[in-house]
Amino acid sequence: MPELPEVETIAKYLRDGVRDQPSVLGMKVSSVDLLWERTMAEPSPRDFKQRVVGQSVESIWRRGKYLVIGLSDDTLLIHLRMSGDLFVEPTQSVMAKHNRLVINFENKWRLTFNDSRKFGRVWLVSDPDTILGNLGPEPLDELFTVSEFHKNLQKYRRQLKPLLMDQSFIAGLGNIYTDEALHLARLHPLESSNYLSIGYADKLLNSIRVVLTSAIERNGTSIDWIYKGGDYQKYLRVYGRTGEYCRECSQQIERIIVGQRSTHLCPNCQVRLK
DNA sequence: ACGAGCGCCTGTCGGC
DNA sequence: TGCCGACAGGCGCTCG
Repeated sequence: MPELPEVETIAKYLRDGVRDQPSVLGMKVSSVDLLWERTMAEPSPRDFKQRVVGQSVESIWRRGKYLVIGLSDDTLLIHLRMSGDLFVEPTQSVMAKHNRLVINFENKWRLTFNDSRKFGRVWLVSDPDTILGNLGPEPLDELFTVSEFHKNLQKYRRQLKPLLMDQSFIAGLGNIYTDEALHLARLHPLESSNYLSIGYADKLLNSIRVVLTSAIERNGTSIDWIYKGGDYQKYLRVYGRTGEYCRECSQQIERIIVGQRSTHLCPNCQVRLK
């Protein structure tokens, strides 16, 4: 499911609370229930339980698609992969189907990790860099410049779509927002990265930023039954719009497969450079 | 170096 | 109604 805007929204929700739900900042872990062992990437389930109990939540932020929860001594990293979601709820509420990890706090609230497809992973580490260290730059980081982006594009001869989805190249883009950014930049998903001039690199980075920022403002995209809360799906340019008409030129949106992933584009707006 | 294929999982949807 | 294949916001691993 979630890409950068959805994870950002969830981080905000955990940090600030919403409606009747409090922020989890300051909450102290009293116990944990690991209901699907493979959800715990590191350490072992036994060590995890031993270490996490008694620690308090001190900070919450996002890096790429990872949720980064700073505890008293360790860092809890959560990656939601395709179907993961997080909920703050009273400890006595009914357990939903597909809950994989439940973190109970002393004050009768709990943080629940729900993940029907079981792809999501959780780490408890003393040094988050061991997991986050391979991530590429944050697209919304103002210190990340066009010239650096252009230089990185020149380093490879790779199709733009898989390259942008490579988390070590740039962090946070997934299938939806890559298609959206490429359409806004009027670049073909199969274009070779080293063909991009500085001008096109500028256009592409700006498009990535516009798409991500707009999606964050809309609290992300809600398509299936999975992630709920955002409404950026109303503004999608190409993703999931196969056969519908391009909002720019009225051509029909096409769907091709790139890197085993559905890829949506307007054949009129997004032409190969050459 | 780069792309294709596959595995990991469960759920939904459309076609017959 | 039931069955079956296609498909799904991700990523790590092989194999050429």
